[in-house]
Amino acid sequence: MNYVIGKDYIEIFGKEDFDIKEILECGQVFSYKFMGDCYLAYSADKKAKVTETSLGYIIKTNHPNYFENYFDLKTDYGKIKETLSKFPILKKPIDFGKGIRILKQNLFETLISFIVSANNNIKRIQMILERLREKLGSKVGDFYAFPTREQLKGASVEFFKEIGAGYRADYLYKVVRQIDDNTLNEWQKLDTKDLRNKLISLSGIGPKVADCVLLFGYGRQDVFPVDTWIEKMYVKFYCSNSQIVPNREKIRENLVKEFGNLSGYAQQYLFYSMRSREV
DNA sequence: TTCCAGGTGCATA
DNA sequence: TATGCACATGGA
Repeated sequence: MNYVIGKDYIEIFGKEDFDIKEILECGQVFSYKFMGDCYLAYSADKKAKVTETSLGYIIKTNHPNYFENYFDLKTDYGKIKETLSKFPILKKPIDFGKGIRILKQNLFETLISFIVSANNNIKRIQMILERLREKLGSKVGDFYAFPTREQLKGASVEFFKEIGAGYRADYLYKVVRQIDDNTLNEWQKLDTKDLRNKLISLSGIGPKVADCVLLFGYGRQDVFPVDTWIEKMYVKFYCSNSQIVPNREKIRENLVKEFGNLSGYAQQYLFYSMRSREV
Protein backbone atom coordinates (compact mmCIF):
# COMPACT_ATOMS: atom_id res chain seq x y z
CA MET A 1 0.00 0.00 0.00
CA ASN A 2 1.38 3.38 -1.00
CA TYR A 3 0.84 6.66 0.77
CA VAL A 4 2.29 10.15 0.94
CA ILE A 5 2.54 12.43 3.95
CA GLY A 6 2.02 16.18 3.76
CA LYS A 7 2.09 18.93 6.38
CA ASP A 8 -1.51 18.32 7.43
CA TYR A 9 -2.59 15.19 5.64
CA ILE A 10 -1.83 11.62 4.65
CA GLU A 11 -3.02 10.37 1.29
CA ILE A 12 -3.49 6.64 0.90
CA PHE A 13 -3.55 4.96 -2.50
CA GLY A 14 -5.43 1.69 -2.77
CA LYS A 15 -8.17 0.22 -0.60
CA GLU A 16 -7.30 -3.46 -0.38
CA ASP A 17 -5.31 -3.10 2.85
CA PHE A 18 -7.11 -0.13 4.40
CA ASP A 19 -10.85 0.13 5.05
CA ILE A 20 -11.65 2.86 7.55
CA LYS A 21 -15.04 1.38 8.48
CA GLU A 22 -13.49 -1.99 9.25
CA ILE A 23 -10.49 -0.48 11.05
CA LEU A 24 -12.60 1.62 13.40
CA GLU A 25 -15.65 -0.62 13.78
CA CYS A 26 -13.91 -3.96 14.25
CA GLY A 27 -13.94 -3.54 18.03
CA GLN A 28 -10.36 -2.56 18.75
CA VAL A 29 -11.11 1.11 19.45
CA PHE A 30 -14.02 3.10 20.84
CA SER A 31 -13.22 6.79 20.27
CA TYR A 32 -14.44 7.60 16.78
CA LYS A 33 -17.51 8.97 15.03
CA PHE A 34 -19.14 8.17 11.70
CA MET A 35 -20.20 11.44 10.08
CA GLY A 36 -21.98 10.10 7.02
CA ASP A 37 -19.32 11.04 4.47
CA CYS A 38 -16.25 10.55 6.68
CA TYR A 39 -14.97 9.17 9.98
CA LEU A 40 -13.46 11.17 12.82
CA ALA A 41 -10.84 9.24 14.76
CA TYR A 42 -9.78 10.46 18.20
CA SER A 43 -6.64 9.37 19.98
CA ALA A 44 -5.53 10.98 23.24
CA ASP A 45 -5.41 14.73 22.39
CA LYS A 46 -5.35 14.29 18.62
CA LYS A 47 -7.93 14.01 15.88
CA ALA A 48 -8.00 12.86 12.27
CA LYS A 49 -10.70 13.12 9.63
CA VAL A 50 -10.70 10.20 7.23
CA THR A 51 -12.54 10.47 3.92
CA GLU A 52 -12.76 7.91 1.15
CA THR A 53 -11.62 9.04 -2.30
CA SER A 54 -11.75 7.42 -5.72
CA LEU A 55 -8.15 6.28 -5.30
CA GLY A 56 -8.11 5.44 -1.59
CA TYR A 57 -8.38 7.70 1.43
CA ILE A 58 -7.37 11.16 2.54
CA ILE A 59 -6.57 11.63 6.23
CA LYS A 60 -6.72 15.26 7.34
CA THR A 61 -4.91 15.96 10.60
CA ASN A 62 -2.52 18.33 12.32
CA HIS A 63 -0.45 15.32 13.36
CA PRO A 64 0.27 13.27 10.25
CA ASN A 65 3.29 11.50 11.72
CA TYR A 66 1.32 10.46 14.77
CA PHE A 67 -1.45 9.00 12.64
CA GLU A 68 1.00 7.31 10.29
CA ASN A 69 2.03 5.28 13.31
CA TYR A 70 -1.52 5.06 14.70
CA PHE A 71 -2.82 3.46 11.51
CA ASP A 72 0.28 1.26 11.35
CA LEU A 73 0.90 2.33 7.77
CA LYS A 74 4.43 0.96 7.60
CA THR A 75 3.33 -2.62 8.16
CA ASP A 76 2.68 -4.81 5.12
CA TYR A 77 -0.77 -6.28 5.76
CA GLY A 78 -0.81 -8.01 2.38
CA LYS A 79 1.96 -10.23 3.58
CA ILE A 80 0.32 -10.89 6.94
CA LYS A 81 -2.96 -11.86 5.27
CA GLU A 82 -1.16 -14.09 2.82
CA THR A 83 0.52 -15.98 5.66
CA LEU A 84 -2.60 -16.24 7.79
CA SER A 85 -4.80 -17.33 4.87
CA LYS A 86 -3.03 -20.67 5.02
CA PHE A 87 -5.07 -21.41 8.14
CA PRO A 88 -8.43 -22.73 6.84
CA ILE A 89 -10.51 -21.14 9.62
CA LEU A 90 -9.07 -17.72 8.77
CA LYS A 91 -9.91 -17.69 5.07
CA LYS A 92 -13.44 -16.28 5.42
CA PRO A 93 -12.68 -13.94 8.32
CA ILE A 94 -9.76 -12.39 6.43
CA ASP A 95 -11.88 -11.97 3.33
CA PHE A 96 -14.63 -10.37 5.43
CA GLY A 97 -12.27 -7.97 7.21
CA LYS A 98 -9.52 -7.58 4.64
CA GLY A 99 -9.21 -3.84 5.26
CA ILE A 100 -8.54 -4.19 8.99
CA ARG A 101 -5.31 -2.83 10.46
CA ILE A 102 -4.34 -3.13 14.12
CA LEU A 103 -4.12 0.39 15.49
CA LYS A 104 -1.25 1.54 17.64
CA GLN A 105 -3.23 3.34 20.29
CA ASN A 106 -2.29 5.58 23.16
CA LEU A 107 -1.29 3.40 26.13
CA PHE A 108 -3.17 5.14 28.89
CA GLU A 109 -6.33 5.57 26.83
CA THR A 110 -6.24 1.90 25.86
CA LEU A 111 -5.83 0.86 29.48
CA ILE A 112 -8.79 2.90 30.70
CA SER A 113 -10.96 2.03 27.70
CA PHE A 114 -10.58 -1.71 28.10
CA ILE A 115 -11.22 -1.57 31.83
CA VAL A 116 -14.55 0.01 30.89
CA SER A 117 -15.07 -2.66 28.22
CA ALA A 118 -15.22 -5.55 30.68
CA ASN A 119 -18.57 -7.40 30.57
CA ASN A 120 -20.01 -4.47 28.64
CA ASN A 121 -21.29 -3.84 25.14
CA ILE A 122 -19.55 -1.66 22.59
CA LYS A 123 -22.26 0.98 22.31
CA ARG A 124 -22.29 1.56 26.05
CA ILE A 125 -18.49 1.52 26.24
CA GLN A 126 -18.41 4.30 23.65
CA MET A 127 -21.01 6.29 25.54
CA ILE A 128 -19.12 6.05 28.84
CA LEU A 129 -15.80 7.01 27.24
CA GLU A 130 -17.37 9.94 25.42
CA ARG A 131 -18.74 11.25 28.73
CA LEU A 132 -15.27 10.85 30.25
CA ARG A 133 -13.82 12.99 27.48
CA GLU A 134 -16.46 15.68 27.66
CA LYS A 135 -16.55 15.99 31.44
CA LEU A 136 -12.87 15.61 32.32
CA GLY A 137 -10.82 16.10 29.17
CA SER A 138 -9.20 19.32 27.98
CA LYS A 139 -10.79 21.16 25.11
CA VAL A 140 -8.68 20.96 21.96
CA GLY A 141 -10.16 23.03 19.16
CA ASP A 142 -13.61 21.56 18.48
CA PHE A 143 -13.28 18.38 20.55
CA TYR A 144 -12.22 17.08 23.94
CA ALA A 145 -8.98 15.20 24.54
CA PHE A 146 -9.03 11.93 26.43
CA PRO A 147 -8.48 12.86 30.08
CA THR A 148 -4.98 12.53 31.47
CA ARG A 149 -4.22 10.44 34.51
CA GLU A 150 -4.14 13.62 36.61
CA GLN A 151 -7.55 14.65 35.33
CA LEU A 152 -9.00 11.22 36.08
CA LYS A 153 -7.41 11.28 39.50
CA GLY A 154 -9.52 14.30 40.34
CA ALA A 155 -12.74 12.31 39.85
CA SER A 156 -14.60 10.43 42.60
CA VAL A 157 -16.05 6.92 42.53
CA GLU A 158 -19.47 8.57 42.46
CA PHE A 159 -18.52 10.49 39.33
CA PHE A 160 -17.57 7.30 37.50
CA LYS A 161 -20.88 5.78 38.55
CA GLU A 162 -22.79 8.83 37.34
CA ILE A 163 -21.38 8.55 33.84
CA GLY A 164 -22.55 4.93 33.72
CA ALA A 165 -19.41 2.94 34.53
CA GLY A 166 -21.38 0.79 36.98
CA TYR A 167 -19.29 -1.46 39.19
CA ARG A 168 -16.20 -0.59 37.12
CA ALA A 169 -16.19 2.78 38.88
CA ASP A 170 -14.07 1.32 41.68
CA TYR A 171 -11.57 -0.11 39.21
CA LEU A 172 -11.14 3.27 37.50
CA TYR A 173 -10.78 5.12 40.78
CA LYS A 174 -8.09 2.71 41.96
CA VAL A 175 -6.09 2.18 38.78
CA VAL A 176 -5.19 5.84 38.27
CA ARG A 177 -3.66 5.72 41.74
CA GLN A 178 -1.70 2.53 41.12
CA ILE A 179 0.40 3.93 38.27
CA ASP A 180 2.17 7.19 37.60
CA ASP A 181 2.68 8.94 34.29
CA ASN A 182 5.81 6.98 33.40
CA THR A 183 4.79 3.52 34.56
CA LEU A 184 3.18 2.33 31.34
CA ASN A 185 6.06 3.59 29.18
CA GLU A 186 8.69 2.04 31.44
CA TRP A 187 7.00 -1.31 31.05
CA GLN A 188 7.62 -1.19 27.28
CA LYS A 189 11.00 -2.82 27.83
CA LEU A 190 9.56 -5.92 29.51
CA ASP A 191 8.91 -9.07 27.56
CA THR A 192 5.28 -9.95 26.88
CA LYS A 193 4.92 -12.38 29.78
CA ASP A 194 6.32 -10.03 32.44
CA LEU A 195 4.42 -7.08 31.00
CA ARG A 196 1.21 -9.09 31.09
CA ASN A 197 1.74 -9.93 34.77
CA LYS A 198 2.34 -6.25 35.57
CA LEU A 199 -0.90 -5.30 33.85
CA ILE A 200 -2.89 -8.03 35.59
CA SER A 201 -1.68 -6.71 38.94
CA LEU A 202 -3.65 -3.50 38.31
CA SER A 203 -7.23 -2.91 39.41
CA GLY A 204 -9.87 -3.98 36.90
CA ILE A 205 -7.36 -5.73 34.65
CA GLY A 206 -7.54 -9.48 34.26
CA PRO A 207 -6.15 -11.77 31.56
CA LYS A 208 -8.43 -10.55 28.78
CA VAL A 209 -8.09 -6.81 29.32
CA ALA A 210 -4.34 -7.25 29.75
CA ASP A 211 -4.15 -8.98 26.37
CA CYS A 212 -6.11 -6.16 24.73
CA VAL A 213 -3.76 -3.55 26.19
CA LEU A 214 -0.78 -5.62 25.05
CA LEU A 215 -2.19 -5.88 21.53
CA PHE A 216 -3.75 -2.47 20.91
CA GLY A 217 -1.51 -0.36 23.15
CA TYR A 218 1.86 -2.06 23.26
CA GLY A 219 1.63 -3.51 19.75
CA ARG A 220 2.46 -7.02 20.94
CA GLN A 221 1.22 -9.58 18.44
CA ASP A 222 2.03 -12.70 20.44
CA VAL A 223 -1.20 -12.42 22.45
CA PHE A 224 -4.73 -13.66 21.83
CA PRO A 225 -7.44 -11.90 23.88
CA VAL A 226 -10.19 -14.40 24.66
CA ASP A 227 -13.61 -12.84 25.24
CA THR A 228 -17.12 -14.22 24.82
CA TRP A 229 -16.93 -14.04 21.01
CA ILE A 230 -13.60 -15.83 20.76
CA GLU A 231 -14.95 -18.43 23.13
CA LYS A 232 -17.95 -18.94 20.82
CA MET A 233 -15.52 -19.20 17.90
CA TYR A 234 -13.43 -21.78 19.73
CA VAL A 235 -16.47 -23.90 20.56
CA LYS A 236 -17.59 -23.73 16.95
CA PHE A 237 -14.31 -24.57 15.25
CA TYR A 238 -12.23 -26.46 17.79
CA CYS A 239 -14.69 -28.48 19.86
CA SER A 240 -16.67 -31.40 18.56
CA ASN A 241 -20.19 -31.83 19.91
CA SER A 242 -19.35 -34.06 22.83
CA GLN A 243 -16.06 -32.41 23.74
CA ILE A 244 -15.78 -30.42 26.95
CA VAL A 245 -15.01 -26.73 26.35
CA PRO A 246 -11.70 -25.80 27.99
CA ASN A 247 -11.48 -22.71 30.20
CA ARG A 248 -10.42 -19.38 28.72
CA GLU A 249 -6.84 -19.65 29.90
CA LYS A 250 -6.46 -22.97 28.10
CA ILE A 251 -8.18 -21.59 24.98
CA ARG A 252 -5.73 -18.67 25.00
CA GLU A 253 -2.74 -20.98 25.35
CA ASN A 254 -3.89 -23.17 22.48
CA LEU A 255 -4.55 -20.25 20.14
CA VAL A 256 -1.25 -18.49 20.88
CA LYS A 257 0.51 -21.78 20.25
CA GLU A 258 -1.24 -22.10 16.90
CA PHE A 259 -0.81 -18.56 15.57
CA GLY A 260 2.44 -17.57 17.29
CA ASN A 261 3.67 -14.08 16.52
CA LEU A 262 0.66 -13.41 14.31
CA SER A 263 -1.86 -14.20 17.07
CA GLY A 264 -3.01 -10.62 17.49
CA TYR A 265 -3.90 -10.23 13.83
CA ALA A 266 -5.61 -13.62 13.68
CA GLN A 267 -7.63 -12.74 16.76
CA GLN A 268 -8.94 -9.52 15.27
CA TYR A 269 -10.08 -11.10 11.99
CA LEU A 270 -11.86 -13.84 13.94
CA PHE A 271 -13.38 -11.46 16.48
CA TYR A 272 -14.74 -9.12 13.82
CA SER A 273 -16.33 -11.85 11.72
CA MET A 274 -17.79 -13.66 14.72
CA ARG A 275 -19.32 -10.51 16.14
CA SER A 276 -20.72 -9.63 12.71
CA ARG A 277 -22.13 -13.17 12.41
CA GLU A 278 -20.18 -13.65 9.20
CA VAL A 279 -18.60 -17.03 9.85
C1' DT B 1 -38.83 -10.95 31.69
C1' DT B 2 -34.57 -12.84 30.92
C1' DC B 3 -30.33 -12.87 28.58
C1' DC B 4 -26.16 -10.78 27.10
C1' DA B 5 -22.20 -7.64 26.45
C1' DG B 6 -14.48 -7.52 24.08
C1' DG B 7 -14.63 -9.99 32.56
C1' DT B 8 -12.75 -9.11 37.14
C1' DG B 9 -12.30 -9.82 42.11
C1' DC B 10 -12.98 -12.50 45.83
C1' DA B 11 -14.44 -16.39 48.70
C1' DT B 12 -14.29 -21.20 49.13
C1' DA B 13 -12.59 -25.98 48.86
C1' DT C 1 -5.09 -24.48 41.54
C1' DA C 2 -9.90 -24.39 40.19
C1' DT C 3 -14.72 -23.21 40.51
C1' DG C 4 -18.71 -20.21 41.57
C1' DC C 5 -20.81 -16.05 42.38
C1' DA C 6 -21.75 -10.91 42.64
C1' DC C 7 -21.21 -6.95 40.31
C1' DA C 8 -24.24 -1.97 37.11
C1' DT C 9 -26.46 -0.95 33.07
C1' DG C 10 -29.11 -0.80 28.84
C1' DG C 11 -30.46 -3.04 24.55
C1' DA C 12 -32.47 -7.14 22.26
